[in-house]
Amino acid sequence: MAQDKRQVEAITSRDVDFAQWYTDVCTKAELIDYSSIKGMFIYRPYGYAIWENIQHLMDAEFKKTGHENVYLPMLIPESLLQKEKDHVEGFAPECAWVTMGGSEQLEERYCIRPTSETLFCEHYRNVIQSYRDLPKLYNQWCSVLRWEKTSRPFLRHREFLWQEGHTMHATAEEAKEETLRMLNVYADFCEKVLAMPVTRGIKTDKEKFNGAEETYTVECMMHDKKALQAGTSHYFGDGFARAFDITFADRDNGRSHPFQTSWGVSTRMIAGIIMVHGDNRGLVLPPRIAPIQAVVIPVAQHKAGVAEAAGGLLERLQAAGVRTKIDLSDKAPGWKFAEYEMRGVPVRVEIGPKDMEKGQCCLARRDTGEKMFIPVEELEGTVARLLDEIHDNMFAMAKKNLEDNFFTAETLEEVKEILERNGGGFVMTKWCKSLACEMAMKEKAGVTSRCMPLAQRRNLGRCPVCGKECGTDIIWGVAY
RNA sequence: CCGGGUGUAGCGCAGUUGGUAGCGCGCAUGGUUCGGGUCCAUGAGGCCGUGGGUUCAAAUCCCGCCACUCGGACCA
Repeated sequence: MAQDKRQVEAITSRDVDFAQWYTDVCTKAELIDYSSIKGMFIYRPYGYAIWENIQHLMDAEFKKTGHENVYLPMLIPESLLQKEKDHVEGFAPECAWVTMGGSEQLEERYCIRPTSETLFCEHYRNVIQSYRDLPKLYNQWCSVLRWEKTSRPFLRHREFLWQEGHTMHATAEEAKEETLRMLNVYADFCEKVLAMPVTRGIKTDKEKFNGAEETYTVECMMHDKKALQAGTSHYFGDGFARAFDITFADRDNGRSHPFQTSWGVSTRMIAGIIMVHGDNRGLVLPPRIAPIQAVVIPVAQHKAGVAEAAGGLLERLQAAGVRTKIDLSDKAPGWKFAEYEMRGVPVRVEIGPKDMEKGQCCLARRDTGEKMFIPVEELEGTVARLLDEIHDNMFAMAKKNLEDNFFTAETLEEVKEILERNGGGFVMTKWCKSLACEMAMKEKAGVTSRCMPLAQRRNLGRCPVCGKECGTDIIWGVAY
């Protein structure tokens, strides 16, 4: 089709070259731009607006669960970073350092924060004296910096935006509860706001955060059958508290170390949105975070009354609380249709002279392409309903993709055969919990462990590598 | 970090045996058109990624660096 040909010229087809399609969507939908430094990206207004919407909605969830926002410095003295051994070992290779202040060499170099556990610990040491000071439920919205070797828009930046929650609790139980609570906040957010189905699970020792006792994750499946970790939640025990000498007086006036968590999501989530929902025409945005939920496009806009009628629809939708834009530029309507589809706008509203005669307007939904004509009086109600329907349908399609590419296997050969035949996906097996078998899986089947799902089957089976009888379910896949 | 590819106008590209740059789209202006990327006219826009070298002369040849990209390693 001629129409499709033109679109292929605009963005690479998703099915032809997924990686190129992804990059095309990021740049041509004007989400992001490159800067002159590798891995340092410019969030353009449309891309930043997505992050702002995520931020607003997620921040509200944090507040509901009792968290307060704070802001800590961006520089970490080397001596502070080094207080927790595992932690510094994990991050040292990708730290960037400030060594000069003005024209003076600094006595001690400062790390540009790759994450802020150490800074929070330093602060908590000062503000926690008594059990009455606990829990401390802090969150920070900021950017962090990691000197990555390779970078891709949203997926791997050297500097990226995120939130990091850091909490301190009087008991281990309470901290563990918090760890799971926030994991569930992330999981619900992914599903109910981003229409991205997730698998909740716990990371293996090999994959967990440096310094954590347990790392939990929400894993999503992208359209190319690769995994993306959408959020992470860590339980630290009292390891950092001991390393940083944080103590409090408990009820009996004894000294105790508090128990700690941290949890975060980043702009990487936007990569997930793009790769879960996007199609050959470009971006498809989940309605609840779409910067533009509906776009009004007049047809034959210079004919008498058309622009005014279109403006009327805009005002009505805006009054109804729908994030709506109108495009009165001189481009042809077909150009505008394609443009807003490429940008992933969930609902398009068209109105032209023929519609005006009939007192109707035309609605087109981005997820299915379906067009419908409705009486103008029903505009607000129909658009509101459509936005919900689109969300539900996007979730259902993503869920189908997850289910269609989710397998269980018992032997290594089976795992390999499935991955090869299906071209990726998640494969669940039993696992004996040995590092050797985990590494062997990477070497022989090319997959890493994504997580041990929280929903475990209650049966016994055999580790696909060593054959030992064991009960733990684990999911393997190729990750971004 | 290792290997392959690529850097020329905002984007996509051409540029021959070395002789100071061209096309399409887009952009600006005017007109025209409008139910799936309208059409016409006129015009603006280039430190040829960057730093060295060879040469009378470099977009073009050589070397370093930077960035993008595809593999791989790494990515708590």
